[in-house]
Amino acid sequence: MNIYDISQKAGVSIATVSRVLNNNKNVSDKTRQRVLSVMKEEEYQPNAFARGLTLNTMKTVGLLCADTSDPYLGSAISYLEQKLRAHSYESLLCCTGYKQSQKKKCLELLIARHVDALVLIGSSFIEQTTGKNEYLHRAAAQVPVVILNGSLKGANIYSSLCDDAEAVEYATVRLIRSGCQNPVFLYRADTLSGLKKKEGFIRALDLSGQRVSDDQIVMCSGTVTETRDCLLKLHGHLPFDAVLASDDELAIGAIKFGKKAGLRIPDDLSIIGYNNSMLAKCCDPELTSIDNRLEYLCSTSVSLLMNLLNGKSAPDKTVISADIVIRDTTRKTFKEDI
Amino acid sequence: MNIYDISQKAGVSIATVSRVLNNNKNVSDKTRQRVLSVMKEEEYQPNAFARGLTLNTMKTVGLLCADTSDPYLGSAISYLEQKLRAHSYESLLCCTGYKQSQKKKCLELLIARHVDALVLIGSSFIEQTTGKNEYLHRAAAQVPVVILNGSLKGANIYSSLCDDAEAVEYATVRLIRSGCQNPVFLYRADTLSGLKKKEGFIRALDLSGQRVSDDQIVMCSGTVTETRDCLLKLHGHLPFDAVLASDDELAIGAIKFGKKAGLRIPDDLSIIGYNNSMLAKCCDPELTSIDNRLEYLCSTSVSLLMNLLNGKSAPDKTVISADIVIRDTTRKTFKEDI
DNA sequence: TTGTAGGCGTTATCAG
DNA sequence: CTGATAACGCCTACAA
Repeated sequence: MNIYDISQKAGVSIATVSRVLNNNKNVSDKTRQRVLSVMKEEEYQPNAFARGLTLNTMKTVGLLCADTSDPYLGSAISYLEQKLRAHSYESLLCCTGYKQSQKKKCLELLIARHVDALVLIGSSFIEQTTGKNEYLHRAAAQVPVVILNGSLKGANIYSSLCDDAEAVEYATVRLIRSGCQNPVFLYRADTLSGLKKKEGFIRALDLSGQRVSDDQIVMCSGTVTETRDCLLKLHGHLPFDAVLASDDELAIGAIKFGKKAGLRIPDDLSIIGYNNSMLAKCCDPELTSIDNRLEYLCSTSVSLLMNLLNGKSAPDKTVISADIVIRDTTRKTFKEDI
Repeated sequence: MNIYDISQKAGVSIATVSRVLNNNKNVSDKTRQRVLSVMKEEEYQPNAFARGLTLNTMKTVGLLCADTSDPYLGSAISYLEQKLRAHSYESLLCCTGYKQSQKKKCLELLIARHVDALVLIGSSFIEQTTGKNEYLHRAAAQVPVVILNGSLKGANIYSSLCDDAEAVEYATVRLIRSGCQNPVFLYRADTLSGLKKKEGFIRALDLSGQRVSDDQIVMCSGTVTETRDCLLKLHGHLPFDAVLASDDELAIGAIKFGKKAGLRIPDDLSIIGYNNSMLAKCCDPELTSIDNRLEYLCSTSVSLLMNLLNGKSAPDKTVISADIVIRDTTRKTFKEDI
């Protein structure tokens, strides 16, 4: 069933059918109704490919993330997809994993499919080695690239992210003010956001006049149990009384460590997570966590994208500040309150 | 840059270019090399829309799930997308939420986009009221529909799922054998899988000669905290010593309840969750959970789909049995062991 | 307000 | 082995 069939049954030309299809005003009400009724009757569906061919767009955006089984990324995907669909854009998803080669391949795949734009979720897409981001610039030469929770400078690349450094700095200062003497920063990898968070941590210690030792910066990319064991080992030679983790899963590893080590949380050990994911409410005690306002970030990114796709301009970079949700892994009292 | 341009620069016809593109053997090695080199030089990318138009497929499958922020559904999406991509199919994602109207709309959207097949994840897509599944049958009239973790009979509809009833029956028997006298079944809604699980629970009680009272079947669809409070209220008038929950989040609500009520887990209260999601390892004590082998289910569904798309046949329904992962919310000793 | 005709970039069917 | 040429279904000047 195509516009020819419809035009025949309605006794008009295909141009008229097309006009009705596209809500063109130059059609008399009478014929419009006639055409419309035939369409209904025949359950006509315009062919998306043919339309894409001439318009050179199928109203589709490519969504890239490392892995939707990560609750944080999964939430982002869910928000983005729904908001995009509300603007009648659909989402082509790629779960790339963390290997550079796969990320590259997926990007090319989506470009070859003529998506209207790309949204990359997570700073894992941005390499720290200069030159390694060339693939992103090449993609941006074709379609607008929006990076969520990461940032990269370049033509046609737009970043919206949360100020991770500031957030961690604030949270660390809070830990110190609540009486923690030896905080430790726990993170997975030297991604952009990992580095930013680390920077915030170091800044906070600097501010309070402490020197940061290398031992206080712990890299551990593993499961909850592995994280726990990693901290157990560390605690042997470097006792610490607070952990600031770069995501909630790591923070839960820290909770498990505290219990295993016989520490009271938060009295002997304070813990702060990052992302305020649903995990924060599943552990015990419930986790104080930095909330980087994911839904807001997604909304922002989508409206930004809609501007771009409608030919308007948009800021290269949008930075928002985080929130912190206090639960039961941090002390409520502060030194100066006592 | 299109095949005309390429054909000119290579001094051949577009037909030859097309042949090279499609690995047709009827091209001399010499010309093939020439064309290939021009393509490389010009960084030629075939237009996916044009190709879709003639072939009437863009090698795309529609993935429908209620919400990827649910870790279970997020994992399923991740597995499916990657496995499909390995077969060079891409995934158009729709997060439909739980409203029937939205589910319908998304389905139509994807059909209109000429996806090659549809994969529905979760039994939430199957309505219990007869006639309400008409929309699925209509979709199946166009493209194969694969249901993951749900089942529906119909032409061109294929289901692969875990035997939830059996799994719950087994787990409940286990609870009873370990000494639990008053188990309670906790679930979210009368979806297909909800009902199956309930059925398994009732069967287990029947087997052990107990009569099931309505109070033992608790419906609660809310957050962890809401679930906790719901159980607190129930415990007032119906003391129970075991909870079998239809997902891990509910089970964690039960853990929170146990702690609030001052019950020892698992001595006073045994708890079993469902899905064996990452949540099971984040709570404390860690959750015994039924594992419905999600990854295996996803693999099965994808290979099944590949069969269908290659014109081969496939079984209407594949049922696998679940596993149970014992952690710390259930007793290790059994009545007969003592 | 309506219709005609050309074009979008492929694939596929014929001849040669 | 290669090349014309007709689809595929829609959009859009341009004409009427």
